[in-house]
Amino acid sequence: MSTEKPRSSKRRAPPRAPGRPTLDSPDLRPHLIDAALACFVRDGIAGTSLRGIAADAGVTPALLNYYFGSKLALRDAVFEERLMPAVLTLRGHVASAGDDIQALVGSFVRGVLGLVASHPWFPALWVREVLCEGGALRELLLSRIGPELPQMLAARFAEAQRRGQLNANLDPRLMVVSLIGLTLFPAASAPIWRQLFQADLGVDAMANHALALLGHGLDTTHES
Amino acid sequence: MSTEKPRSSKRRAPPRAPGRPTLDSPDLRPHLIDAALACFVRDGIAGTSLRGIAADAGVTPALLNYYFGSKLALRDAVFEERLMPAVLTLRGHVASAGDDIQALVGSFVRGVLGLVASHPWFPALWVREVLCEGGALRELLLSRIGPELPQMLAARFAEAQRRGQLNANLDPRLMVVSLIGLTLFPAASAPIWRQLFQADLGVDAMANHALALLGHGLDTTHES
DNA sequence: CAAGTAATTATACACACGATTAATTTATCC
DNA sequence: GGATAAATTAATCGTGTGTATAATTACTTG
Repeated sequence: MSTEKPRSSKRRAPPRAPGRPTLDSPDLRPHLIDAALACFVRDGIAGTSLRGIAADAGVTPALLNYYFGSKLALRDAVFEERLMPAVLTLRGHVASAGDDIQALVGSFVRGVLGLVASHPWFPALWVREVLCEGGALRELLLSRIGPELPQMLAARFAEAQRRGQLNANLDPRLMVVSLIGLTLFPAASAPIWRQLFQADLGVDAMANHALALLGHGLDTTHES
Repeated sequence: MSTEKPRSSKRRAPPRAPGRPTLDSPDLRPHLIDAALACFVRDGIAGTSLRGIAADAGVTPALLNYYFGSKLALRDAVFEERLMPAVLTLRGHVASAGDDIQALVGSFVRGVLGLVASHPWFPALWVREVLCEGGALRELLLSRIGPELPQMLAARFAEAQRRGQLNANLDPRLMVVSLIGLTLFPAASAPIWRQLFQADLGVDAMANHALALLGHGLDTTHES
């Protein structure tokens, strides 16, 4: 849409002359990726222009094409070098949880909300580019950790149910959905509730609430 | 992004000559709004061009400006005449629920999933244009039903908690978030799980699962 | 039946976008 | 120290976008 403001947050730096920089200048690549990530999070990948990233990074758009070749390749670099490391630490955190179903759930809940605490940009990017249909990162993410982590969780829930350690009215696959719906979704929608309730429902409160709800539901008979 | 295909799903209709149509032709306005809604759902509001809507509707883009004046006004019309009626029926459904907290929760869960069943486009549009930061419908929706429905729910949960009818470890406001995270969110993410689990987790299964989880959590001691 | 209004297409404008190429400056190598 | 490669900006191209205006046809009213 032509009605979106290009909000240039950077102060007008004195425009640089062309030519290779001197040796003391640092490697621009991570700086460019960080600028791209910030823009992607703020405006979405489709809504971000190379000109906007370049302005935020203090370079010209042509430099982005010099480093990455195309906008698509820049997106891939951001995915590989920023998003994947974040989700891989979550996978490691969950994979090292014990056999007990309560431990597994607790590990997932705290793992997700720890990820959110250390990478505050994650929920918004995940919603826009993975959850949204046609999101620019859905296929990439699903093809990388998609088939692995969720099915491992669903399998563990199904096994616990077979052993009589899990409420038989639950669907093991929907348990995976519920875990995300009680952790990543609240984190992603936090701005809405902050505006609606005029209060900041923190990450720790989310974890406690989710664990209480997963523990015994609305029931009052098992309070700690 | 310029790499998106404009996927013209309509068959090439014989191009019409200019001029006012004859009397037997029906009112185009609802047809235009439906075409716009379909495009907004498929590609997002920012990602939809007036040319795309016009092509799907079998008219020229100038006609859209004749009927609505601008893309922004068209968005408002779609919101007012398609989205609002849907959420208003949900509000009515929930408002007529009894005092019992279980009845309230059941009414909300079935209300949301009934809304999803009758308006399958709702979850995707809600994610993209309300949940996403900068979404084109967030402010509109929050200013219309925002302050009313969620705070009424949170107040009812807080009151039930005061009467000892609700697990004291839960946060009444996060209960509202959890309800949406267990209903609208699973519906919105259904395409992901369909692809991941190679199975269609239907709306009824979602309702049963959510009610079971809300009832007693993972616990096995209270099975029906 | 003439004048005016309503509904539609055709054309065009100014702008933003992604990408390409040329120019320019610095570093590196023989 | 001259040639070549690397890293940067400047300028440009083709395309898609929202919107405005003009042209065209049909209905309505006197």
